Amino acid sequence: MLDKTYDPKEIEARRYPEWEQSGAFEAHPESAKPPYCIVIPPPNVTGSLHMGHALDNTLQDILIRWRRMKGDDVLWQPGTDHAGIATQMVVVRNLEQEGIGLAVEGASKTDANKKLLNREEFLAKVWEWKAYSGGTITGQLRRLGASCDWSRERFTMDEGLSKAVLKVFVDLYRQGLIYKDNRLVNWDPKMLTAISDLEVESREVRGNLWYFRYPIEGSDEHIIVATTRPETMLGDTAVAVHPEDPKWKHLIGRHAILPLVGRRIPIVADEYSDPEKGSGAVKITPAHDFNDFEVGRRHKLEAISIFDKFARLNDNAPERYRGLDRFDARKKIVADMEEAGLLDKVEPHTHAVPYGDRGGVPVEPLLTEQWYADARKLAEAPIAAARDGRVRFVPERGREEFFRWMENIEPWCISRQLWWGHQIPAWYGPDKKVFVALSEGEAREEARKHYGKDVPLERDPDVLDTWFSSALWPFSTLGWPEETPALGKYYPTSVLVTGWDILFFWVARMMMMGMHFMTEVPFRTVYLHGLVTDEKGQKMSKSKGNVIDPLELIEKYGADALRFTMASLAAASAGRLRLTPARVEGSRNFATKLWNATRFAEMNGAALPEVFDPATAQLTVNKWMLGELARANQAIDKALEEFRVNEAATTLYEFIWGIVCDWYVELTKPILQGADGPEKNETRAVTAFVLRETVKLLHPVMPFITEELWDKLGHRAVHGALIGQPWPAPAATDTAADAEMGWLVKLISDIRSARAELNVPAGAKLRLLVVGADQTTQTRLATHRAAIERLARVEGVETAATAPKASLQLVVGEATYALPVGEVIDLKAEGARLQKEIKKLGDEVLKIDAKLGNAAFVSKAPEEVVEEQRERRAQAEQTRARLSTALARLSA
RNA sequence: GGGCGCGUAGCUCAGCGGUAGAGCACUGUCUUGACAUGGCAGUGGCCACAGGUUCGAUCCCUGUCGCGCCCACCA
Repeated sequence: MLDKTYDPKEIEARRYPEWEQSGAFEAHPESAKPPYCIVIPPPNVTGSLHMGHALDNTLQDILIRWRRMKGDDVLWQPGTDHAGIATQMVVVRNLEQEGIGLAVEGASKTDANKKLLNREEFLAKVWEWKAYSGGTITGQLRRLGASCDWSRERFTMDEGLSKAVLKVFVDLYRQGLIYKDNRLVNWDPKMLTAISDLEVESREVRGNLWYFRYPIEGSDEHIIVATTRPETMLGDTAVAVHPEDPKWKHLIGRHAILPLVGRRIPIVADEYSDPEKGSGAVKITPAHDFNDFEVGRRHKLEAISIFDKFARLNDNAPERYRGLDRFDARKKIVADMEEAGLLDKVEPHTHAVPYGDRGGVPVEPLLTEQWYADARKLAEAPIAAARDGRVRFVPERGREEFFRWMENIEPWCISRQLWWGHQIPAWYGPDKKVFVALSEGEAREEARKHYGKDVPLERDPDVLDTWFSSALWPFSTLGWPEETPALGKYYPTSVLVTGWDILFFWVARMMMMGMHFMTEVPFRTVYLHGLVTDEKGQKMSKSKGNVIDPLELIEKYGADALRFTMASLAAASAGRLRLTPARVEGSRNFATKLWNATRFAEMNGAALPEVFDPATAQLTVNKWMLGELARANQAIDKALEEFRVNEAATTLYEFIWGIVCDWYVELTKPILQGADGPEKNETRAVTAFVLRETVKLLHPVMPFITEELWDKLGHRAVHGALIGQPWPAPAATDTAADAEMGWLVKLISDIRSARAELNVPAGAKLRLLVVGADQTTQTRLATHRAAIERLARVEGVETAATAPKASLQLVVGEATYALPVGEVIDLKAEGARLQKEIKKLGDEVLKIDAKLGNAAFVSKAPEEVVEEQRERRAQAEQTRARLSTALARLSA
């Protein structure tokens, strides 16, 4: 017999390896079955599972397991990402604790004895770290139950994928879609690398607006500029004013003398300058501000870079500021300007400051040479594909977001001044001529042709943006550039499941690369889900201390409970998904409930005969139950087809708990615990059948407990593991059985309510007298007598001409039911209860009358709506009349 | 500054033209031979606010307020 409670820990530990080793997760590209493929959003190889992963991978696994049972040849392609900047950061931090640093050029050495690693040494350390922690996240995905085909696991820096990266880079370069350019980039002075626009996040910062006076050459006049960044003034090469600004237009064409520097800078007219902002005149620092750069370009201004890569002032700054950090320089410059009497005023000012999302310090626009991908060109095909529906977004507004980004895209800076990542396949000759090739050998070959002799080449030290390799993920993992069977079969993949947060970072770029290299979308559907937050809707973060560890929840409640919670949370439309541990506990209780229903079935000899056709069931309760199963089955299929995973979860919950446990099990107890015979046999078989099918329907969401129950129910010996079972096909429903059971459920519920309301002791068994029942009802009462007696706690069901005086009365359909209570209850209370019921019905009649009395309603509303109102009115009126009779009887 | 989403029971959320729902919490009650991680019965809602469309609006439209997210040139 089953234990009293379900113990997830032991079962999960046992079931997962069994599945994996049996090959149940493996794809079969050679099979004739239709393909269904999801590529996993590759987690950081050295990361660990957080709530976002738990949600994302639960949703994927639900779809995967469902389609596998549906008979598709399923591939859930797993793997991990080298996560360049993130991993490098972690390893650097680890090394720092050991007193080891990186040999970075120009860094101020804080400790002379500090050991410094060169590139090669550092990379060895990263690989060491990967070897040490690389299995963590994949192990945790296994604990979650993710049925990935691990035999095909890939890593963005493994040999095959690196090859794909090289080829893509070289091809795009040769097609002119990758190029080098010298322009302003977002520079992270902490990570010491360029980053892309997307890696910059704006933060509201309270700062100041400083108003500086710049003397006008050859006059006593000053022009006042306002700035939030005083330190950049050292790089100013102009002041811009609006051409129509009455305040300043007279100065256009004159020059100002840049204080502290002494440089003569022009005052130019440019519409960029907004007379309403600041002083109306704006200082122009082309080397350190994106807008100023544009202004500078228009007016052919010099761009004077005053920062080094650490954002310290360089040799272009006056001597006394050199080497100062930008924020120290800010203070000093403000002080110096004030001393010089050139500080007009200071206003507190809140504004958005761009921060590097990894380094966490403000980024510095810096003029450097970087590699760029022509995103505008690459975005054309994806935009077209999204427009004509070759790729679909769920929810649909994802498409609009996608367009908004893709249509306004800027060149994508793909080079990073890091060591961990795919090193750019570009080599430079002595004259800096660049040779881009798949290998150093090929580069050398080209160089020889170019120079007419062998020359020493130097490889570009930069690596590619992590998202460059992730962009290839849907085809690189399938073997591209080789034309493998897997690539042929699974590309385009079926659906991509991911969060809104990486729509641009990742989804958009996979679309670009997929369209360009495969000429087909990488996935037919993009299913976007929200962010898991704490119960207050706050993003989980270590610094806030509100992180809930999914592994702790798995430990405490089981993986199935966490999965079920994730599934119910995942409304396709949602923005943020608030997680409360209480909800996970509820899911655990749900698992226990199913476990115990099965335990009950087991104790009562529920078993499937060798041959059993549910369509031959005779008993109303069984026919109804099978209909409910069919309805649940259909609803789950429909919900999953439309990516309404939460609806599938809700359906399962209501079906299993609300129908099977609350009603079917209770209603059939008299049969199962009664005399042997065909009725008992049928009910045992139907119970076993329903549980068997239920376990299948629940399996995608709760794989562990269902596999265990499948085994315990004895199906395993006959059919094998549940994971490989075919998905149930819904059977027909029986409307007559549904109507009869609807009546029964209402009768029992009404009796229970009335009893509870009048405080009839729960243990008191009353007689049930039926007045005015028609033939159908008489038959039904006879059929379900045992169930009624048990569930409504009555003793004997008898027909009577009139209700006895001291009784509790209720009306269901055409009949009145009286439960003689004698001294047990207060008749006044019963009178009040009846009056309340009568008033409720009266109110309803009035409401309906108002509607039906409205000529516009009767003439304009659809016929069936009007008819329905008439029926409801008749029903209410009839019940009210019967209750009035009952009330009269009571007080007679 | 622009765009988008969300305001439904004490809390977390479903529902989205025609009888307002769930889970948790709360109240009463029950150790009924599956389950107290449970059963049964309840309490609780001007469906944010104001207009409009409609025979009819929680649902569609417009505006207001509040919350959140994304994007945007750090004057």
